[in-house]
Amino acid sequence: MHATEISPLTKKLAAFVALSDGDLAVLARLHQKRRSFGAGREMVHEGETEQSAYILAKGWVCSYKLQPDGTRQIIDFQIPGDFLGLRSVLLRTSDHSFEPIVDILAAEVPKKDLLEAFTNTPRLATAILWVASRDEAMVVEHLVRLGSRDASKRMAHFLLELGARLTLVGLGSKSGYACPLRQYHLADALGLSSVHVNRVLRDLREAGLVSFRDGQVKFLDYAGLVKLAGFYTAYLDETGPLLL
Amino acid sequence: MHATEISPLTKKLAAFVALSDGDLAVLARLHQKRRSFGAGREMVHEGETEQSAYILAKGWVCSYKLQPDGTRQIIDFQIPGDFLGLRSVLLRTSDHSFEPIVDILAAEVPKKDLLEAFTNTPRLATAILWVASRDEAMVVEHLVRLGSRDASKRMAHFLLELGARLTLVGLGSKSGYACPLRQYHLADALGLSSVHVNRVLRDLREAGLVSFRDGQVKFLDYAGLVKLAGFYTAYLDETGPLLL
DNA sequence: CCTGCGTCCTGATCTCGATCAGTAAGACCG
DNA sequence: CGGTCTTACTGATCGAGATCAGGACGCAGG
Repeated sequence: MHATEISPLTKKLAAFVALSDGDLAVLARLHQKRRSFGAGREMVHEGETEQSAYILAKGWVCSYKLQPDGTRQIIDFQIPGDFLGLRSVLLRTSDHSFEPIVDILAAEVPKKDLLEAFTNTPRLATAILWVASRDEAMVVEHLVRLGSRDASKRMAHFLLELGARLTLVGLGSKSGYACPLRQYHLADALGLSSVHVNRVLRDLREAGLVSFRDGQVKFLDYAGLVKLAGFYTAYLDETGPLLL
Repeated sequence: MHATEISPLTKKLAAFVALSDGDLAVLARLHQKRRSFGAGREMVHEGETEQSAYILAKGWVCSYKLQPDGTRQIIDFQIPGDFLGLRSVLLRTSDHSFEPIVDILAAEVPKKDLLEAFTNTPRLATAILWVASRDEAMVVEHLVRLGSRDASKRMAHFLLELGARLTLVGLGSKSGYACPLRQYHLADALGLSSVHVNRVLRDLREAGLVSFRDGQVKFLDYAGLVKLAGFYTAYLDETGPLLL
């Protein structure tokens, strides 16, 4: 990536906070150490202590927890512009594992650099903390999805949330987005069997709401889908920053 | 409460971090403004921006989100020693509502005091951030509960987690604890109907594992319950602090 | 005293989604 | 080229848990 190209993270932050030239410079510096990981290889194992966080530049990752009985629950997906292991660096704890869904490209951010950035550019620091807080809000919403919505609402809500997130970094729109997930990813995330995921997707497609095919999510009736899902974006686009 | 009495929060922090006299003094000061709230009255409404956080001293609170269709999903319960609205103060956002389950007593912590404490006693600040991080880990675990465990495992796991949390502040033990929750609280938290909650509780009681009656949770076979639930405490007792 | 309400509890029925079983179509590989 | 793997898809059956309906009990207020 050239210095002139805008990183997804920068794009995301800029949507909510006015960043100074200094902030932008620091942000660019955090993106320097590029690393790639192959699809399927576990990156951080649950319980490990990491000394680096990553900013995802390209590709998708999922974070999950394995159960004693072998089933896995996907907690969240990370898309370009998202942090990986931010909390585990700041707080020396990691309570779930990460796995790249496709080959990914990420910027490694050593603990030291991150802490430096925090002290030198407090405005950037709050912006990053705000991002972390937004991630937590998404986890809470995911919890609500699992606890009190049926299969098709879960699916609809989830696909809409992903769309909103991708749109923020320029990878999606109200008409759809490219999506490397398999049906079993959806199953593990939404607490359904992949058989049922398949049926729900067919139902939604036949109802003319959304199609999930060949790595493409296409919104056929955005408004209808929003209504079915009860999708309110308040938890995603809390306006602006904050001060610490 | 007298200055000599140890607050639940102090007890909790002390279990993980060695606090200096200075830390303890600041912590005591944060506990000064006492306020009480009646059971059932909503404290913070979803979407509101609050200028104060609270440290719960006595009683139980639940945080929840309401769905368009009227059902509510309980995100978490707060017990003595827990923060209320910590994130909403630090980040000017609140994405769920709070409701006292019984009459409660809480210490109001104005934003200003909290920020002061953060700058003056960094060690205490990290301890508090660590507490926030632990709360988030519990939300994630709750998500896993909802996504990939059946009703009785959910219940067993939940009752065990509550027990572990209460034990940390001296309100519980491996033999049980006082619990003001109603069966419908369990239902709203675990994504079950209260009818089914009732049945599951009966089953667990008749299996000689745990009883939930008259405001008392009694562990009849702790080891057996742990085994049934697949209850691992790693996410609760990450050792020690951290540095920021 | 009765009345009404909230909570606990139980039985009967129905339904959503899991599980089992199997087909079909690529992709990769020797 | 045939084999093996992964993924998508469909039908049949089964079961966990929702829903409906109603009863028992304690408690507050008239």
